[in-house]
Order: sequence, then structure tokens, then C-alpha cells
Amino acid sequence: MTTNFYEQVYKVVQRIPPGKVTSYGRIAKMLGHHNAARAVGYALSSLKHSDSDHPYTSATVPWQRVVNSQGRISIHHREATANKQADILREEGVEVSENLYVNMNVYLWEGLHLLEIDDILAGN
DNA sequence: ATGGTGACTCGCG
DNA sequence: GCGCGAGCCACCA
Repeated sequence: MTTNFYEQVYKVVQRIPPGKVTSYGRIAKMLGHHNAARAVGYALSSLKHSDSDHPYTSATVPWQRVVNSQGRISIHHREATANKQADILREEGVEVSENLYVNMNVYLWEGLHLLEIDDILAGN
């Protein structure tokens, strides 16, 4: 792959429509890295609030639409960030329970197929 | 080059 | 359903 993994993750996340969510593991699989879920999470955690030299920031990448495979918001060390994620999702119409769970049977974004992924990574 | 670090997952008790 | 342990991965120092 020519583009770096993080960039690929960001591009896929940007395809998640408002009101839907997906998991770290699913994104990894979409990119052909079936076991790179941790790396996906790491990619999102490294997003900056703003970065003049980088097109991908927490403002341009809907990071809040990614939860763990159980449908639960997966930020344990930063409670403030976790709650913010829940708030943003609710604004988008996604129901988030008090214990930070999202019903994946209702809000799961099925994602893309490898063919579409190639298209996106190639340009748009 | 090597080892540490997670916003992960799965499987087992 | 919950906690734990063990894989697994891209990054970075």
C-alpha cells in the first residue's frame, strides 16, 4: 500500500454517514488488515484538534462514529472525551445509553467492500 | 533494531 | 454479563 495506514483509516471513517456507527475491528477488516483493530483505535486517538499541515483532524474526521465491537464507547482513560463522543452521537440521532452503549442492531454502518475502498484510496 | 503503548477483539471461566 | 489473558498492529522514541 502506498498511503499510510492512518490516512486510510481516516478516509474510511469519513464515509460513515451521520446517525450510524461502526467498530474499530470492522474498519480494520475493510482495509484488509483483519487484526489491526488496535491500530485503528490508535489512529483515531492521535487526531489533533487542528493541524495546519494535515487535512485530517478531529474536526474533519467523524471519530465519534467509531465504537468497539460490543457497541460501547471505548475511551476509558478520558472520561470527558467519552462523554463528548456520546453527546455528539446523540445530536446526530444515535441513541447512547447511560453506560455508553449503542445498539449495533439499529445503528451499525455495514461499511464498504474492498472494491469501493480501492476507489476511495485512489482519490475519491 | 527493539521494545513500549493503546479509543481492540476473541475466547474462556 | 464481566473480568482476564493472550494475540495483533502501526507508531514512535
